Amino acid sequence: MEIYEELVRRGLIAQVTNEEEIKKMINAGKAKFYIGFDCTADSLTAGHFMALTLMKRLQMAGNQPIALIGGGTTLIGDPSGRTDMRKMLTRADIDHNAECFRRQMEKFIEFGPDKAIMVNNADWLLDLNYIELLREVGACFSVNNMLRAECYKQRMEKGLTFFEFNYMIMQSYDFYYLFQHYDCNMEFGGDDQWSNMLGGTELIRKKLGKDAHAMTITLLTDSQGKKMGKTAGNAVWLDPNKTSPYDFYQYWRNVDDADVIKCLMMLTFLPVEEIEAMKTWEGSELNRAKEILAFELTKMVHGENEATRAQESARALFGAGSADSAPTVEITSEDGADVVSLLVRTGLCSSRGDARRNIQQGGVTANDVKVTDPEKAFSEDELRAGVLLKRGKKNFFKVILK
RNA sequence: GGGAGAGUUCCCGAGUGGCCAAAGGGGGCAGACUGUAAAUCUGUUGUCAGUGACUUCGGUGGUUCGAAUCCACCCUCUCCCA
Repeated sequence: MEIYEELVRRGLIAQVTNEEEIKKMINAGKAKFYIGFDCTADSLTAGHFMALTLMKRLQMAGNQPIALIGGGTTLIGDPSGRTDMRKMLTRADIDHNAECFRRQMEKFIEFGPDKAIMVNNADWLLDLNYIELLREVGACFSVNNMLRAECYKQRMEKGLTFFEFNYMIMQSYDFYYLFQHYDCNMEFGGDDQWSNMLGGTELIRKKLGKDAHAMTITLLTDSQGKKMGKTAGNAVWLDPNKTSPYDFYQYWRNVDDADVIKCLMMLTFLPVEEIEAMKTWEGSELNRAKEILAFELTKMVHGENEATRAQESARALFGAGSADSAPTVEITSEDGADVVSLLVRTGLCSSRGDARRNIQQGGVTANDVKVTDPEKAFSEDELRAGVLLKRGKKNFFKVILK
């Protein structure tokens, strides 16, 4: 199966500027494409992960990826699809984030001569001269058209500053720059980037009279239409210090039935046929598919060892067996020996009141025995041996007194 | 620059002097049911404490026995006119 067809079958392609051209180009391994990443946080998220896998898929088909770190554009912040302005970040924050991104990306994509390359748009955006830019690039943009762009729709109601309005121009300029200096002929991005990306191809056509292409990746949304890769508003991070491999595994283990196949298709490298075979699985059988999904993704992000560990912890916790691999928290005698204190200490509960509440509602167990008394305390011997504290069915920590 | 209006707890949104830690919805959390799913139902959702204390309603001062609610100034945002 050729790469383009595979992308289609996996449901990864949302919009393209010229299907025939693009198909020919990427199937032949002739594309030199870029994907931009704005470094608004110090770790990539599950959302970025799909873009990384796409890079890899295309790279495996002989195309050359350019990972663009948005050191410059992040100073502005993309207003696409947002209802409010992003928090302004300082140069130092952005540089730090860019560095974190670089390190994480290197785990997935092979960089080097004739391999993937990494660039930072701070290198050319920061030196732009305002008047020159207006004359050179600004003249090519129609404000009328820009205002019509879907991505500003929400902001037209709430208010959009001139500052942010310029984001599209910066992104377009990136493509224009990469086209000239790196022979980059294609841009990929999330479907919410479509307007910004078209800005780039238009600019290249107007300035250079040449064709450049753009293709968007389907946004990974759940059956309710919400973006995936978030829990309660918090991102699922790729950095193990921000989202532990266990939590990462659990996130995917718990996806909705309706979303498993889609996730397998869009995120994993399992053969399409294999995944299609899973479509026939029904009911609780789908749990197997979820386990495969969780394992595959955790393996890619955190390595096979971590994936195996996460899987074993999960199986132990939900099935029979010991929870030796449970995450452990070491405490000292100063942390207290009562349940409430320990629940707060481990982070299982956000406050003492929260801890009491959970106990009252029957949601807390210690060594698999339900705790009913909020005043319950453990003996030193018990704590030295280790106490397995659970809040609800899925949150647990082993507490050991040092 | 002129005029009108708004800022409430995680979010949306009631609340116009004490009965307000603040309605309602969403979201979150826990329980029941299950398949570590969804849907549904129940409870819960500021902090600390055995029911009482403390902190909260854009900011700072003020009026009052008492303010989210009144006054002054400030900040931010939206809308209309230029």
